[in-house]
Amino acid sequence: MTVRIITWNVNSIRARESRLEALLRRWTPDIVALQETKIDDDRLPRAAVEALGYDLATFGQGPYNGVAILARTELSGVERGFLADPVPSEPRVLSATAGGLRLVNLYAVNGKAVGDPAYLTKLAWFDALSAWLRSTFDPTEPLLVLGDFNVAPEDEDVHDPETWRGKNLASEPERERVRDLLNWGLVDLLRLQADGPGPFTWWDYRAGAFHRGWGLRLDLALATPPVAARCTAVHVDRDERKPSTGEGKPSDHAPLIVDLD
DNA sequence: ATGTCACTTTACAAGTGA
Repeated sequence: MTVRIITWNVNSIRARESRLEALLRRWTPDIVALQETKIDDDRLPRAAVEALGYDLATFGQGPYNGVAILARTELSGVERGFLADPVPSEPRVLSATAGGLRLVNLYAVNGKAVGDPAYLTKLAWFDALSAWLRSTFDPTEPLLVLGDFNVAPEDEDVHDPETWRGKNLASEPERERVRDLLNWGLVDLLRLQADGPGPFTWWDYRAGAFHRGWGLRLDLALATPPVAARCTAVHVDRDERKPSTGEGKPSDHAPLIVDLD
């Protein structure tokens, strides 16, 4: 039996309602982690999701950020936020258990630009996330940490490493923060299945970046070894980034699909 | 690097965040 999990930064769940429904029909996932829902919990189109057969946990407030988890089985142990979050007013982390699997769904601080105050917040946010994970979980137990990390972990995760060298989303201090999570005991599931360069999961809306192949791999599924051992396939649904694929405009992120045996 | 998108507001354009 396969458990299929998708992570996708939707860039507004309202703007992506039709495409989200099509994605659920296309891949029939068991669990979906969404980021940048950009809506209060009580305004989210809950009935449409439930009508497709999913339980729903949400953590959103205001026009920015926001995360949600969908599951075909009942969600339990829902936890909003994390210990000592340096930006606790921003809903970025939602944890829940589905089918016996503990998930941490995250939308990392973007950072804007190296040197911007937001960049220092980003580094502090990752440090607090790491400390919380280390104090809460044991890497010998099943755990999946997935979402939009807003970091391309290696040069092979960037279309043009020289252009991106030292820039926000690819700078060394950010990459150190991701490596810190891997050093703790998490495994990058896509890299179990595919060598680089690529695939990418995000292309800027501007400058025709998608058409020109100017992408980054910012969306990751990291798992402890007991989960990694069950991973049989990882896909990027690159077609979902195309304007022609569905109704309405695409998100700037493509979904990442993970299969566990 | 920047050919965009989505959100909001003492709103019908402009600022913000990505």
